[in-house]
Amino acid sequence: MLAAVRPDLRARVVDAALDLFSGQGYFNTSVHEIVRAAGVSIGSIYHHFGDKEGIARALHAHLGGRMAQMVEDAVARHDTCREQSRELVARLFAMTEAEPRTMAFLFYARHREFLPDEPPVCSSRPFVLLRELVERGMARGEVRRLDVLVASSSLFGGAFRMIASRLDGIVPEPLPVYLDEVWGCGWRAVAADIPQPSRRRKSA
Amino acid sequence: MLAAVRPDLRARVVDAALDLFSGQGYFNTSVHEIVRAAGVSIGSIYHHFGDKEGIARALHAHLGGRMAQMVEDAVARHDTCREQSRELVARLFAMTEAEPRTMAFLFYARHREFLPDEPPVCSSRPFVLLRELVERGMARGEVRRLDVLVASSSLFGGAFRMIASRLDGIVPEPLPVYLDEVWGCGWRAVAADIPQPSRRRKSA
DNA sequence: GTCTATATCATGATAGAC
DNA sequence: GTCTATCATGATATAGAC
Repeated sequence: MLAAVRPDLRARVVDAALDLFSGQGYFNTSVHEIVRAAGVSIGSIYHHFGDKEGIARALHAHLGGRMAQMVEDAVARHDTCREQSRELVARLFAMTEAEPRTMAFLFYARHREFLPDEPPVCSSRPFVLLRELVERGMARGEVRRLDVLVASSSLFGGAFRMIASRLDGIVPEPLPVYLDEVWGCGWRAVAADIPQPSRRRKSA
Repeated sequence: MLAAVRPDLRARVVDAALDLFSGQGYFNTSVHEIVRAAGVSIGSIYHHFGDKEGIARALHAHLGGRMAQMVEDAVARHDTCREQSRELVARLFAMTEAEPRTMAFLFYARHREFLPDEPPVCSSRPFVLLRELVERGMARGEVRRLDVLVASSSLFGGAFRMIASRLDGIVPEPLPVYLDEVWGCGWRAVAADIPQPSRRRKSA
């Protein structure tokens, strides 16, 4: 019974691929390395995935789906743009610590180089959700009237840079330590009503 | 005289490499393609650069040097963090329009995957200059007391995201159109003294 | 469905003439 | 220093037994 069906085979391959791709890059990883890491035969891989790109496609779809789900959950949990954006940054930070490989693959890899048919990252579902979140915030009057791209870039750009820096080993502490400061900065950037912490009055 | 010295040979190779690497990625570009695009022989390339990585190293050093120079110029031209950061974003935006290939290669490529010995981008000279700029701003009292990484990420993160989005074709207008809004958001995020455009007084 | 063994071929790199 | 012709490696992908 050596040739029995292994229902977890696809999962094992995809998981090994995530490890290798996020660690050393797609092009520096050979299919034979994935074979070794996943403990399956190369024949099975090509049977299930068709070609090397197919592995990356399956991985990309899997992680992209999870990320979109996470964003939707976070948004659905609150009513205001302020709370939604904070929850989102908190989850992204937590996810970076819990699954750095996942975040590295999603945020960091140049998918266009090995998945030419995939739309650019910024057109993907999670990014669209971010822009919609910001648009609703503007409609509610929470967020200043700005170009939507500018507003979403400004609200989340700092957090994204912190994630990238953390993955690069530049940031010493776990990201949640910086949550208040980072989200606070992003929110001040776009909020219509600015919190006034320690502002000394100058004239009026 | 066919074997004469061609002083521009290195430049032609590096320029062709920039085109190809930023267009389709380092790993999707063969040395033979560079040969064709640059109009030189493969022998000359290996004579001058040693190996394929050598081409990328030369390109990286060249563009990194130019970028560092540009940052230093922009900073030297002003005294306050406010002006320095605005000038910097303005130049980065202009550079993105004038030389998108350069910006794509510097900001966007995963150098670690093909230049394993190069330090991470965020440790490179230009990024260090950004952090120093922010630190001086804090010392002068222009910038709120924040973690330096958080502050520089928040001040420039929005601009970086706009550059990435523009290179991805998401942003319709040339970046300088958005300069005021983008820099304004970044500055509000970290400024100690917040400009109060249309804030209706609530209580005191 | 899973496996081993093999085919094919493009790539990075070299040799050596001029 | 520049070139052409060639090599050698290792990658993706396939064939076919079980």
